Amino acid sequence: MDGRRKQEHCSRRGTLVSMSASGVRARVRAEMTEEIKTVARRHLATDGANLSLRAVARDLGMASSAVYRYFASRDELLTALIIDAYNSVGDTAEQATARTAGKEPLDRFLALTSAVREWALADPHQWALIYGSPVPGYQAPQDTIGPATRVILLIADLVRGAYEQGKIAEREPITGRYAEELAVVAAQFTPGVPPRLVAAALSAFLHLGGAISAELFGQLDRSVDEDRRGFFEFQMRGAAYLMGLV
Amino acid sequence: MDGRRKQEHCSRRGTLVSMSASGVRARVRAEMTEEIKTVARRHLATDGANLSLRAVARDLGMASSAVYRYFASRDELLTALIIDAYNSVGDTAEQATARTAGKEPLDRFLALTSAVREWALADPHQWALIYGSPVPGYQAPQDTIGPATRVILLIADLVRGAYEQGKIAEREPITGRYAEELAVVAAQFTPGVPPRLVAAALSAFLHLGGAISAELFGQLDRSVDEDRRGFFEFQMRGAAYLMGLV
DNA sequence: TGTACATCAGTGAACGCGCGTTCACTGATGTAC
DNA sequence: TGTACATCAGTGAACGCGCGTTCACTGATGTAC
Repeated sequence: MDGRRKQEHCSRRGTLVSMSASGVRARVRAEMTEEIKTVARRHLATDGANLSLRAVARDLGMASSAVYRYFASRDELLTALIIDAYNSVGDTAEQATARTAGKEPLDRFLALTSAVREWALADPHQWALIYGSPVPGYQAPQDTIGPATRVILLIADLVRGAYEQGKIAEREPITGRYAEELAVVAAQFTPGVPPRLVAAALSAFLHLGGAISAELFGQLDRSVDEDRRGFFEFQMRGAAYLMGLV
Repeated sequence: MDGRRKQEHCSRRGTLVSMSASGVRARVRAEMTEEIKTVARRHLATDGANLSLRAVARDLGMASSAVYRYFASRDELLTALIIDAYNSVGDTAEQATARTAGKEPLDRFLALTSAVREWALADPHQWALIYGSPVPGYQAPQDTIGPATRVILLIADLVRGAYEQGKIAEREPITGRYAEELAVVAAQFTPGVPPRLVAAALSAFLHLGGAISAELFGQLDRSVDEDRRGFFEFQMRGAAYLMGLV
């Protein structure tokens, strides 16, 4: 096992002979970091959030203490996985909106939400890691906030574009303290968009999360088993309607 | 500690002297079972789903092996907690609809969803237990299915009542395989209700779940911090609108 | 180009801990006569 | 009412396991002269 591992290292280095020496070290280090995260992601499937550093190290054929050269603690590894997951779903959503540039806002919204759903279906445990129950004892550091907001910001952006093109149907304005709070947030991220629309966008995002979690966590079992895609789209059309996307 | 525990048992028995002997045993047993579950529920807060039998026993001042007189395994204790949680939120929702009998369906729906939200806020860990990510390695037995469906059935019932009184606004009918699947389910639980309405009711339920989980799991932090109740009601009004509740 | 030194990835043993579950047992309580 | 037996809650030790983290170490690789 150790042998296999070391061989891999050697051959990896062999192919990079032409790089500057320090460059190689940095690169091997980066690759090893990725590899640890990849194996750790695999372990999410069985262990959920009680991810075990030792189990990961075992799978990599290395001593558990070696992992500490790459991550200062289990929590730091978890944080890396969480940030990666947010960015992965963020990228996916971003690509879906990029692919549908120029199309009708409703179609773009459906493409975005459907892409997020498929991302979640492809890797339920990464979804659970970021949108499921919080890991007991784990405190998310500041660095997770940015990546965590990518999807909702994409939705807000899409809606802002539609609004600026006059493609949003009239809806009753909202009042109340939550409207004010959302107006403050909107001023920062999507200036010019009325609170009503921001509220509906956030609502759509939460509905999206609820629909996907329900599907993944088994709440649809024995009621919608065949055409979950269709039911999901139905739901997202409803959310889109409430935003005024036509 | 053991002393304290035994004293409790004795005094408990003392007060029940008049009961038939076997009745006392059964009752003490039931009380102890409740007590174990109560302490276990408290532990959900810190340990989440990796609930520890030994920790529970420690808190009760008894040997960890003693818990096995009441639950055959950790999983069985978990199952009991899950069923209790489903029934607790089911009772809460039921009371809310009972309290609003005779009022407008929309108001009853808002009362029901708001009651569920408040239940979740009062005990986030019970919510996470039943609607959060599944416990790794835990397979929910059949007995959880019934209690798990109570809230959605209440919503469906409410909607059926409104429909039969002609208080549901017209909405476009739906087609597709998911509509057929839902028609089958509806035939069993809410006969006579059109699939469109069943779909909207289920959608509303998933939106409800998404909205509550988001609030509990920190997704609203730094955007809606003061008036979460107002924002929640806004969302549920949207869901009600899509059902045709007026 | 060759050599001395610094860096750093990885090792393996250890610490101290907690876990679920089993098992032979004790002793109090309940039951049958 | 009193006694012999059965029931059963609870004990405490043990099994076998896994965990996160630390630490002194080895030996290969990179750096500076």
